[in-house]
This record gives sequence, structure tokens and C-alpha cells, in this order.
Amino acid sequence: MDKREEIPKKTIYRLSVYSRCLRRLLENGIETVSSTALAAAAGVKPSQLRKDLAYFGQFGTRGLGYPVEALLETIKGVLGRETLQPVILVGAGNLGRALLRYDGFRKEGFNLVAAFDLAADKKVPVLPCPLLPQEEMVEFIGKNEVKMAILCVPAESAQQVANELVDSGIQGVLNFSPAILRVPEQVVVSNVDLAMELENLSFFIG
Amino acid sequence: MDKREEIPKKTIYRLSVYSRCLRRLLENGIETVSSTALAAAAGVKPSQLRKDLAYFGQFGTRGLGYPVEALLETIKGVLGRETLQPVILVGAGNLGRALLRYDGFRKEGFNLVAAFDLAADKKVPVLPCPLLPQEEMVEFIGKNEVKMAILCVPAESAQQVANELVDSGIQGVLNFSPAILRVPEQVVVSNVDLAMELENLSFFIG
DNA sequence: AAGTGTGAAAAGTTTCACAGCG
DNA sequence: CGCTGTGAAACTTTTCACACTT
Repeated sequence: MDKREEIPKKTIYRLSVYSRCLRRLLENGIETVSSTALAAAAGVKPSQLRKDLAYFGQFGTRGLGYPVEALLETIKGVLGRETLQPVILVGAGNLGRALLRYDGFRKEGFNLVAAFDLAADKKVPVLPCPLLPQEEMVEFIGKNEVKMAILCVPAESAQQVANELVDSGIQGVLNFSPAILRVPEQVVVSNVDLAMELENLSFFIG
Repeated sequence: MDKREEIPKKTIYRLSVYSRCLRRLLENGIETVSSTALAAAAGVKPSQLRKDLAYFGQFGTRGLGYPVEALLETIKGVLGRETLQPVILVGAGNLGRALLRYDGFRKEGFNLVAAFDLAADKKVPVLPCPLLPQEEMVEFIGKNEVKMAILCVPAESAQQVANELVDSGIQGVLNFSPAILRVPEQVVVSNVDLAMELENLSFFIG
């Protein structure tokens, strides 16, 4: 009777993949897709796709498949992507500036509203959003009700900046610094450690 | 009697974390560390750390802990980081160029030997390695026995470039493009999808 | 006493196989 | 008949608890 069964974290992750695939299908005017076809596009097994979707309800028609548009809308809803979330970026070094210009975020509908850096006056080629001094960060977060931040500061200052972010009301941090952040448990941290990814590959190619 | 027990993928991933922590301990002149302390630094449970290490042998001294330097060397060996692996990067757009300049790779001892792009002549501020035309990629990989590649091309051309990489002998690909790559199973692909990471956060902050 | 190494239990995730719907 | 939805089985990973070593 438990309305909300326990949903695997990995399922959530794959939902993003499915949504990408569905969008492409939609663009190509395809209205219905089978679990076999969608799973192939997403690089997973059909049974896994069906199980993933089943956590959220019944969307398919037996003998036919899933309605592309409706399923896409549902997934968007589940992922909380119906309202446009503002996102800030902290640390405009090499990586930070590249991420600011990276069109992948905008393409996927994220709104990078501001960037912060200790040296906000450093001359930087055109950026798609204002680069503000670090001191204004806390106030900005509060005023604009920002909930998500991309953290690109050096490892040494990562924890301190993370503390400020959390205190200002940030609930999700995408952490590019090679530091393990300690945050209250209601705050979510997702680590993207580029060097570690390479190191990991290194092992598997033996 | 199976010498090589099955090692969880996630264990390998954590090994990189441990190695970072150990390096910091070593720099601070600490010679011995307990599973409790190292686990805390790495953000995992002590039992998990011990189990992870146990896959590769017995390194600790009961009642005392682990020898920092020796353990670090062992982990390096396991991860295949004893010899310096050359790495190439394909696709020198915004993200690609930032990764080329990103000192995190070099800091962690990876050698970015060359970058390739269709428009290799585009004017780009100083880069730490040569930017060559795409046509030279295949030959370069063969000649220099490159085994790992960082892929930063647009989604549309990702699969095609991946095919070329694989045909030239690349065994591991760090894929930044939002595309699901199909490769032979002996080739390892690690996907880093930045927009998806944000989307994932979006769900968990509810 | 302090702290590792490890089997065994628990938790989490994927795959299977097939009943049942359109 | 094709294809979804799903309980149950298989598999993977984490956590526990404690014997054992220094």
C-alpha cells in the first residue's frame, strides 16, 4: 500500500538519459516507442527500462508501447524540470569559465544566472551572465532564491565556500573541486572529479 | 583459491579517493593512518575502506593502522598509475579547450600530449600541448601508442569520432558528449554528462 | 587496548520469465 | 500476437560484528 516505493538512485540517473532519447524521437515526429527500441537508444536492457518507468506509474499500452510526448512530460515532472531552476557558478578559473560558456547547460534548459569569483574584475572575454565579486554571493542567493550551485573553486577553499553556499540556502551542489565536502544531510552534493575519471579508466584498460 | 576475487567497480573508484587522501597525509609527514581516520577523510565508512583494501591484500597492522606511503604506492600500482599514460583530447570547443588548460589532469599526473579538432587553425590562446588537425589523429594514436582519449566533440559527431578512436587502438574513452557511444566491449567508456548531473541534483533537492 | 581482516547478514539493483492487457 | 507490468530470482555492494593480531 506504500504509494511511494523506494526508487533506486540509478533509476533517477537513467531517467535523464531516457528524456534525451525521447526528445530526439519527438523531434523526429515519432509518437510511440517500445521498451525495446527506447532501451536500445538509451543503452540499457528493455526490462530495466520498464522497471524504471514502473516506479512512477503505468504509461505504456500493452501490445503497442509508450506515447513519446506524454512520457517525456512525465519524466520532466519527476525530475523537477518543469519550472526553470536558476543556477549559480562559483569560481571562474579555467574550468569555471568554460562551464559558463558551455552551451550544454543552456541547451538542457538550465539558467546560469550569475558567476562569482574573488577576482571578479579580471578581464574575461564575453560571458553569457554577469561575473560578480565573491562578497555578493550570499546576498544574491538569498534574493534570487537560488537552490543549485556549481562549485569550481580550488580544493583548498572548496569546503569554506560550500559552507557559505549551504548557509545561504543552497540545497544542491555540483562539485568540480577534488575535495570531499562535508554538508548537512539535507543538502545534496554531486561530485564530478575529472582526474579521477581518467584514473578510473586507467584501471579498466589494464 | 581464486587469486583474483571479483572487485566491485565502485571500489576502484574509491581507490582514487583514498589515494588523494593518502597523498595529503604523506605531505603532512603522517606515516600511519587508521581505517577510521582515512575513511573519515574520504567520506566513507571504516568498514567499507577495510573491505576495499582487502580485495588487494593485507596492508594494515592490527592495533596500529596502515602505513601511508606503502599503501599509496600499492594503490597507484593497482590503478595502473606507475607508468605515465599519454592521453589525447578530441574536440577543442569551449569545453575541450578548458580541459586542455585544466591543471587538474596534470596535477594528477596525466600527460595530455595532443588535441585534435576539425578547425585546428582557429586562433586559441596559449595551450599546453599542440592542437592538430583532425586528419592527423588516427596516425598520431598509432605512432604514439595512445590508449586513452577525452572526447569533447558535439553529440552529432561523437559516435563517428569514437569509431575512429577505437579503430586506431584507443581502449578507454572519457566521453563528455551527451551521446550514448556504441563500442566493442573491450573498450571502456566513462560518461561525464554535465547537464545530466544538474538534472539529477534537481530531483534530489525536491 | 586499539584496530585490522573477514565471513555472514542486510540492503540495493538488475535480470528473468511470464501473466495479462489491448 | 506484441508488448507492458511485475513478482520472484539472481546478482552486486554495503554494513555488521567479532575473532584475531600486535
